[in-house]
Amino acid sequence: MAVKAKYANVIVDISHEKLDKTFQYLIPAEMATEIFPGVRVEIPFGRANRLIKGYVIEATDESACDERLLKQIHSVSKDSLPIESQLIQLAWWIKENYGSTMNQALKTVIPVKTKVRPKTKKYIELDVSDKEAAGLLKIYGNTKKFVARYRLMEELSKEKMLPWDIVTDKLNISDSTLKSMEKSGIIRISVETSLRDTVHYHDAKSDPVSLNTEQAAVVNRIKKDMESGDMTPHLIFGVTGSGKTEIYISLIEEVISRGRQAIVLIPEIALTYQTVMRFYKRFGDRVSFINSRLSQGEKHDQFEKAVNGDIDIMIGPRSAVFTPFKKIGIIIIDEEHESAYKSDMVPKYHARETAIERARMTDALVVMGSATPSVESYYKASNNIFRLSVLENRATVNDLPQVHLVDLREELKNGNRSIFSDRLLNLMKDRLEKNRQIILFINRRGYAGFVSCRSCGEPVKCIHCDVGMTAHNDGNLVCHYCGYRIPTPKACPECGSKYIAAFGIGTQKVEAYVKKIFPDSRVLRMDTDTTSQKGGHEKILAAFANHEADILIGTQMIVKGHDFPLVSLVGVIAADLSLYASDFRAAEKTFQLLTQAAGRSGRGTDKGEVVIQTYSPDNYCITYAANQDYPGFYQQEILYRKLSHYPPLTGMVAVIITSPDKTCADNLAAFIAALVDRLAAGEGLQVIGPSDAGIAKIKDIYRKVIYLKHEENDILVKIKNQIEKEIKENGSFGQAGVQFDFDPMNNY
DNA sequence: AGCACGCCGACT
DNA sequence: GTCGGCGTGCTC
Repeated sequence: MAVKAKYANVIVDISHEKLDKTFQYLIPAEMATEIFPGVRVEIPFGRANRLIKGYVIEATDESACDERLLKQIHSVSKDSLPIESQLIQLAWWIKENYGSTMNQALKTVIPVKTKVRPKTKKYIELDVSDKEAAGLLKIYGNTKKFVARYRLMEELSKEKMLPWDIVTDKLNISDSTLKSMEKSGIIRISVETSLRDTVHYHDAKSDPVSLNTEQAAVVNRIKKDMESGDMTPHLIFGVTGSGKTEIYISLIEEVISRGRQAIVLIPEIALTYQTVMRFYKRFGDRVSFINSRLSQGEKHDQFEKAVNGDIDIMIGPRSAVFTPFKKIGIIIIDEEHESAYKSDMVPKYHARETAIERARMTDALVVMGSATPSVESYYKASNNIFRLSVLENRATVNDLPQVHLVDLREELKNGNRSIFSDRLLNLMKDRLEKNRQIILFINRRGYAGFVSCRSCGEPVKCIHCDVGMTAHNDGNLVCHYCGYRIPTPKACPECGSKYIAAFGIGTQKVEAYVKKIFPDSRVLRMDTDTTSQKGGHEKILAAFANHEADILIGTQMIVKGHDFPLVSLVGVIAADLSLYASDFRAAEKTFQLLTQAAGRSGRGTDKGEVVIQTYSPDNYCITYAANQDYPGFYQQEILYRKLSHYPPLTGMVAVIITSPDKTCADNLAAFIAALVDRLAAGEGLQVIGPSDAGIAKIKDIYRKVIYLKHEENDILVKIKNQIEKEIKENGSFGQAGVQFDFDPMNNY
């Protein structure tokens, strides 16, 4: 990081919109090693060169303007690391590792201030007797010279003390006027250190959490690590219902008792009323929540509470990782594997990695939890980069549900062409008779355009990339990683069957089917149609929880984090729809979804059952999901990643080229491809593409993509910097732009 | 935010 | 002509 650079871009430490930009300064040679993003400096500013404080945003060799205009940095402030400094440093790290401009990174990390609220409030009051004031008012009124003073005196005679901002803004009195009046002793400007609101905090209400032996062991282990100063990130692998939340709360209590703060990251979809209340009951007003529906201003207000020390715990989705606590002790990441932790906007940061970096900066601990850890994290845990704790038992009475695997090819052979297997139908009938609830889960993740054989279940895969190919409407199948293209086959390449097609099952179709077979059942359907209105999700889930329906039909969103005690049957309509999506994470995502879906069954007193219908019952990810065997799945999956050179064993970055003009996009893609080829010589770099993105045109913007893979992620970061640099120097690609996505979670 | 610049009214 | 109030614009 300490690269010797000539110039420093500095953001001035004045909370005013007009100054919300960077100023460039020369770095004196003797300071060169001390200047890096986040450092607080004193700089000469303005015509009078008065010394003010600012933060270095970036050290660079590019001069923004004529060098003769630049001034030198006066000195480096060595005072304790303020929170701004920390966040700027984090923004720089994000910019560097995920690819974005420093501005984009800063905007991501520090939410814009909507109102400029001065930290201390200034007031103006009369410094002369009422009689003198009346005299002055008369004098001012007699001449056109004192218009501003007259305005002020008039107001001051009515109200003896006025807030500074109202006087300057609304009364339009300039500061030079106020200053000269103060000098001649007519008014006094007082700085009131803001009267802290007299908030009375609720004390923690519920009893301390009670932990079972398994939970207590994990808590003790982590506490021991904390005490010995070992801040290696910790992964808790615990089956659904094993009680991870109690562990989190217990650890947070410990951290808070040491005077430090806690951030809890939870996927938005799992941030339900129940979850919120568990934390609220324990920590009362010391805990605060954010969600993505909050406006920038509201979020800023929440963050302000954190800065002021009004709260100790912040709970929220990925952006909560930027909560400006002064001394973070722990960052908890629940459902660590969730793809929602990866931002889909530039900078495409991953909250998990960002949390680890932030924790490293402040000597805090990261604790992650999941029933189906991401392959990345489990890989790290297996290689001692993370610590691993395992929770093997459900904290509640029940055992894991019994899972039945149904081979849909057999059903087809036996003449059952419906979407329900005999087994699922029988179990549904049984549950309806017993007045229990049923969830039908349709796995549609990334199914679009996926082509497979209904006889043998084999998908059509790219011969170069070993991922499923996608149907385009020109009648071809295309691989989204390399652009390889073949005409859609008429018969299955594996078994010759002509039952080969792109297909998908919609929620409506399933609903109609259920209604036909069980006309008396009450059915709720959850998809984009039924949840589009605000709060639609919650309404449907609440209705189902109230037993207002017997059957809930839906996609991903119904399988995450909800407890329905009366559900003792989960049916997965077609488990493999997501399996061969053109995505190297397809197996991982499918395993996670199936495991989560299965985990919904039997959370009450009844023993749960799960029916997984599939065309590929031999696929490892489906068999391991049916056995609820994550370690087994992981062993297979990591082998595949190793052989095919995919993350986490190989660093991977998607370079996305966008342009409203197709030729510009093509030119830029070709330019980058040539550049990368040159850089790749002897570097062990794998280049795939350029090819058209899966959706080659969105809103009239053409998109092309190049994938780069290298064992060392740092090399990819360097190549990213090189690409950015050379594009800037070349500068002849019109409106074409480039984005980077490291360890992409989505297809392009 | 806070400073200097420069316009314009008022007074010598 | 000079002094000084007061709005404006700029700050690497």
